Amino acid sequence: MKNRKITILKAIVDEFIETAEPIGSKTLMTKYNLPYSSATIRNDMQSLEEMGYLEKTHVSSGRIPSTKGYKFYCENLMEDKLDNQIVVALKSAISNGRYDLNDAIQQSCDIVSEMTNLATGALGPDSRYQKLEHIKLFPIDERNAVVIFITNTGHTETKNFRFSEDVSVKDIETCCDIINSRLKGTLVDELPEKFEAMKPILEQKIYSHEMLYKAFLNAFTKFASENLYYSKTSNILHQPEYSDIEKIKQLMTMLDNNTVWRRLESNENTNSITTATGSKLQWIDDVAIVKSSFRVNELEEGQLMVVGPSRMDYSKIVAVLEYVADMLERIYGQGRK
Amino acid sequence: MKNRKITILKAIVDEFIETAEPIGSKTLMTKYNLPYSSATIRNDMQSLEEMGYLEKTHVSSGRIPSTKGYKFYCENLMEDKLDNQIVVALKSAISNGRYDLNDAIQQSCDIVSEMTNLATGALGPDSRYQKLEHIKLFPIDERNAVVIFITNTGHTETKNFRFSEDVSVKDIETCCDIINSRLKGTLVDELPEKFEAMKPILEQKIYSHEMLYKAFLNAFTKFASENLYYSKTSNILHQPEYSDIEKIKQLMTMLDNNTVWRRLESNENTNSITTATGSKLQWIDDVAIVKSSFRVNELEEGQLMVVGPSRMDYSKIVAVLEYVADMLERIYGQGRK
DNA sequence: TTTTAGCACTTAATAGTTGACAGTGCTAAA
DNA sequence: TTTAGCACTGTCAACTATTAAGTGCTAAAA
Repeated sequence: MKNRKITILKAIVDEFIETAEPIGSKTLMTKYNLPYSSATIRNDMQSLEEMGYLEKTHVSSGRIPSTKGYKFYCENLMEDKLDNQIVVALKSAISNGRYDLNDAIQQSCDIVSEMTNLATGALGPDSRYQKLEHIKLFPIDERNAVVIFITNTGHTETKNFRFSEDVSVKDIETCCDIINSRLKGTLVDELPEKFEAMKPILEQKIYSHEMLYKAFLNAFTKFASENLYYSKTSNILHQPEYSDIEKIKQLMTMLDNNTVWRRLESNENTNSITTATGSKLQWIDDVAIVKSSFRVNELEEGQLMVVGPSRMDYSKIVAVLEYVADMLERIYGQGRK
Repeated sequence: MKNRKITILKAIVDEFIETAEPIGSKTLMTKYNLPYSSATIRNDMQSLEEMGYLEKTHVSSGRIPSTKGYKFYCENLMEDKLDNQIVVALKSAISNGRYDLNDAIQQSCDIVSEMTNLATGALGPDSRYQKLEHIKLFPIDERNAVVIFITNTGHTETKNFRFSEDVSVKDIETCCDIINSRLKGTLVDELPEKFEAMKPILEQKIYSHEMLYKAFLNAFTKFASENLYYSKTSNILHQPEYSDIEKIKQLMTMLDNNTVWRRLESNENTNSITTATGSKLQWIDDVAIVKSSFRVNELEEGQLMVVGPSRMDYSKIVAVLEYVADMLERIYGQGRK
C-alpha cells in the first residue's frame, strides 16, 4: 500500500479512537497537518474504502475504520504505549505479594477495568491438564466437613460439605478412601465422568451413598469447570458507543452469559490476529477482544481479556494486558514446583 | 380513608405495575369496570394526589403512584401471590440438597433474578457474631499450604497460602499456634484488629514475620468482610424504566459498587416498612428494595434482596423471597449445632 | 350533599418543514 | 498526479402544526 494511504489510515484510526466521530477529509488535513489537499485525501479515502479498510455511516458522512481497518492497524501500525498511571496502580496493589494468585488476578482486572473503562476478565488458571493427587477430609463436627482437593501441580481447592442425619463421618471417610485409591492421577477434566462410573462401588460400601454421591459429583464438576472472573461492567457504559440501549442490552447479556468467551473459542478462525508479542486480538460484530495469556507453571495457563467496542485504544490495551501477564508470571510463576 | 378511594388507589398501583404508563380516569373506569363516572374518579384522584399517594408526570397527564402510594399499597393492599413457576424452578434446583449453603443461595438468586427480571442478591450469612474456634494448617508442599478457619458455629472458610523462599513450614506452624492460643474466642469482626496488635509477638518468634503477617491479615480481613453475592444484572435492563441511559448508568454503578447495601443500612429510618410476614421494603430515590432474612442458626443470619424500579410487583416479589428464605432455613437451618 | 355531564384547557408525542453544516464525488485545470 | 471548484447529499436542530389523552372546574342531576 502506498505510504500516503497508510498515513491517512493511521490518522483516521487514531482520531476515531479518540473522538468516536466520523472523520472528514478537511478535518483530517488541518488537524494532522497533512501536506496534501483535502481532495487528495478524499481520493485516498475513497480508495481505502474500496479496499475495505474504511466505512461511511451514510452517503455524505466522514469515514470510520472498518474491522478490516482495525485489523490492519493492529497488525502494522500499533505503537508500544504502556500507560504509566495504570502500571503504578498495579504495582502498588499487587507486587507486594500479599495476595494469592486468584486475588491478584481479580485485583488486576478491577484496576485495568477501572482505568480503561472497559470490561476486563480472566479465565483460569486452567486446570484441564492437572491430575488429582489426592483428596483430604477434615471433619469439623457431626454435620460438617471440609474436603481439600490437591492436584499434581500443587493446586488446591476446598469444598465445604454438610450432611444430613443419616450420613456418618465414617461414610465420608470411606468415600474419600475410595476416591483416593481409584481416582488418583485422573485428569481434573475427567473427574465427574470417572466418578459417575464408580457409583456402584459406593452403593456397595456406603449406607447413604446417594447423598454423598451427589455432593462429591457436585464438587468435582465445580472443580473441573472453568474458573472465570469478571470485573464490574458498569464502567463500559461510559463508552460513547453504548449510548444506545439496544447495544447495551446486547453487550451486557453477552457478558453476563459469558457468551463472549465461548464464541471466542469457537471462532478462532474469523477476524483474529496474533501480535508479535503473543497477544491475540479478535473481533465479533462490533465487539473487540484483546487476550493475553500467562503461565504459572508448565501445566497451568490463564488468560486475561479485555472486552469492549471495536473502537478501543489497542496500543494501550495490549501493552497493559501484557504487562499484567508478565507481572503475574513473575510473582506467581516461579518455583511453584 | 374512604373505601372508594382505596379501590381506586389499588387499581392505579396494580395497573401501573403492569403497564408502567400513567393512568387516566376514563381508562381506569373502563378497564376496571368501576361503578363510578370518570368525573368521580377524577375527583378522588385529585384528593389522593393532595394526600401524597399519587403523582402526575405533567399537568395534564394521568396519575402514577408516589413512593408514599407504594408504601400504603405494600402496607395494606398486598395479596399473597406466590408465583408457581418460580417455585417449581427453585424446588427442582435446590431442594435435592446437593449444594452447600453458598451454592444454594447463589442458585436461588439466579433463578429469582431470571424469572422476575430484577437484580437479586444475598448478604451473608453474617459472621459478625461468630467467634474463632481455631485454625488448622495443612501443608501441601514447600511453597503452598491451606489454612482452614473454623468458628464456634461450625462455619468454615479456607484460604490458600503461597510463600516465597524464606518462609518455612515451621514458621507457618508457629504462626498458627500463636493464633490458636491467643485469638481463640475472638469475634470474627475483631480478628484483623486483634491480629494487628499481635505483631510484636510474631516479630519475636518468626523469621520472615512480615510476609506471614500480611498474608494472615489479608485472610482475616477477608473472613470478616461481608459475604455478598449478586446475580447477573443484565436482566434488569428489560424493565421499561431503564430505557434511559443515565438511569441505567446510575443503577448499574450503584449495584457494582454495592452502594445499595450500604445506603440501605444507614437509611433504616426513611421510607421503609416491615410487612406482617417480616420482610422489609425500602425506597431510595426511584429504586425499591425488598429484603427477607433467613437464619441458619441462632448466630448466623443472612439476607436476600431484590433491587429494582419502584414499580415492581411487590406481592409477587415478597412472596417469592419469603419462600426462598423459608426453603433455605428448612434445608440448611436445622441441626447445625 | 354527592355524583356526573360538559367543556375549556394543557401537555406530550408525532410528523412535516426549513436552513445550516459537514462532508462527498466528480470534472477540469494546474 | 494533484488540486480547486462545484453540485449534491444526509444529519441535525429548531420550529410549527396536529392529534390524543387527560385534567380541573362549573353547573345540573340524583
